Amino acid sequence: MAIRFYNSLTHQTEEFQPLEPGTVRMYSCGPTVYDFAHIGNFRSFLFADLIRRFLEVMGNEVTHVMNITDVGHMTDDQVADGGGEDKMEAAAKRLKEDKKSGRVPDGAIENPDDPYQVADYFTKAFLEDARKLGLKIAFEYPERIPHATAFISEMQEMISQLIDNGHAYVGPDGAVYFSVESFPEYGSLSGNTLEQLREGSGGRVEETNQAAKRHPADFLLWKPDQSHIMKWDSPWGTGYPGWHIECSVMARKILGRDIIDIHTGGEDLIFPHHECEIAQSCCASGKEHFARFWMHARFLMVEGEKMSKSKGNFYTVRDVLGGKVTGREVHPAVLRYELLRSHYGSNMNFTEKGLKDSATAVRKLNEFNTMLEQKTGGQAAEIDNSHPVLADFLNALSDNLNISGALGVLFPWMSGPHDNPQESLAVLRTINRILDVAPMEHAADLEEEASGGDEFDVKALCKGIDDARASKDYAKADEIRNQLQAAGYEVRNSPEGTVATRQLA
RNA sequence: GGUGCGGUAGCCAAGUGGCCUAAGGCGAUGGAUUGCAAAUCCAUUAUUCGCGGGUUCGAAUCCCGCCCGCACCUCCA
Repeated sequence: MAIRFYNSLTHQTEEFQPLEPGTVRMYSCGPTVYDFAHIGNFRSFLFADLIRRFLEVMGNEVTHVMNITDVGHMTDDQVADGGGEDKMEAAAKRLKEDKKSGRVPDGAIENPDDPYQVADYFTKAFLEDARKLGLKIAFEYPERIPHATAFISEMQEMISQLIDNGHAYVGPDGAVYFSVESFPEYGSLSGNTLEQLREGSGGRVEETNQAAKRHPADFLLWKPDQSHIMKWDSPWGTGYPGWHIECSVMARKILGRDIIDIHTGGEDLIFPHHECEIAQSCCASGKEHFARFWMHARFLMVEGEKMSKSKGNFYTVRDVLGGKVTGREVHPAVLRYELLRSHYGSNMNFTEKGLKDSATAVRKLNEFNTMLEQKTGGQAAEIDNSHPVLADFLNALSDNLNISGALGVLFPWMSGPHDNPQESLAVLRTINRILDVAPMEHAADLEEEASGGDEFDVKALCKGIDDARASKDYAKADEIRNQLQAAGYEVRNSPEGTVATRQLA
């Protein structure tokens, strides 16, 4: 079955074929490293991970690149004078407070005033979160996860190129701007036209900032600014690059092509970020396309509301895993599944209930896996993607990553008969190359840690329940059971006696 | 105001002209099991697809109008 994806660029679902058969080049807009990434960021990153894993199971080699934005952009970089507070400075201030209050472990960061240390601190945190959640690309750092600050000279090359071929100019204020009027396609991704942008800018863009630009939508490529905390020498003065250019440059450089297959990001990036990337890349390369497929994940809501710090419903990955939502530790596989299980093209509503539902699903999948492993001794049959269950599962995903349809294949199959466990194990293993929740390979260490660091002897308590039951002392058995449950364990009977396992969420 | 996405059971959600008297999951209810629970298994759980028209032999699916939600147009995944 043909793979079909919704392409934001053409506003329709189209058949996907990589430019070079069997090899997919894909770029995803990654995190800024002035703070911890939140679950909304990760929904977008996991969406990219899903595409990648799916394409791999479908037989493609996928070269995936994701950037780390460590250039300390001004909060108001969008406007020409680059006003506002520097994000790196803001992060430094925050870190100093956190250091004082002990939230930052000793030695984790020496000098918060050094933007490179701030970036390094949050990059490490990002990679840690990403690995827990099974983002494949996080295991390919640093080769596939470049830092913007490592590509300043390449950015300058592209800026020069754009000036040379008439797509950019140095304004009266000394800054370099991209001329949107030089690129007729500008606006096609977001559905904007230059006229609408001109009108839409009324009242929102301050006149003083517009004076240097030829068109209100012209955007910054290089800003000479001696006062900026991170700055580099350039032909246009010491300063810093515009906030769109890094993606154009790193995608071309690391993927090695002017035209790549897929570019992903959150929906908010459609305009202006991706619109600007397209303009820069196409004008620099002279090619008709930058990415052939643009795919965007819709925003995540929390309990029906937009996630925001002021509403108090703002969660980082570590918040959720640490129990801020459910009141107890959450297994990373549960968060992965929760963020993955709804279609990327719709807003997803992140709820405590949803998270607990996901815990049940993940638990069932893991028990199913354990059962098959035991029955087969880990020996899986040889199968390929034409296996009927796999074919149905992959067909669903082929239809614009219809994850619900795919899960609608998985669950009934799972609870049906499994006369050939070796074959079933092979099916599950293939599906798990995509879902990565049963077992969740990258969380293995964490699991051991959790069961090893307990304050009491779970096995002895289970034995206590069995002994009490054997002597019909049910009050005692119930008491121990309650104790275990209160500590976050699920307690179950089995032919081998009572077993207690940690609740996943 | 402009642009885009969406509105299907208590909740999440698939399905885009007949195989739909609408998949799957969660939840709920009844039953089996259990010392009681939990887990597991079995059964039940939308005659109806935001609202109103229309096209058609036939519509959740196509067309027109309306209502509602979300997003972007400003830093944000």
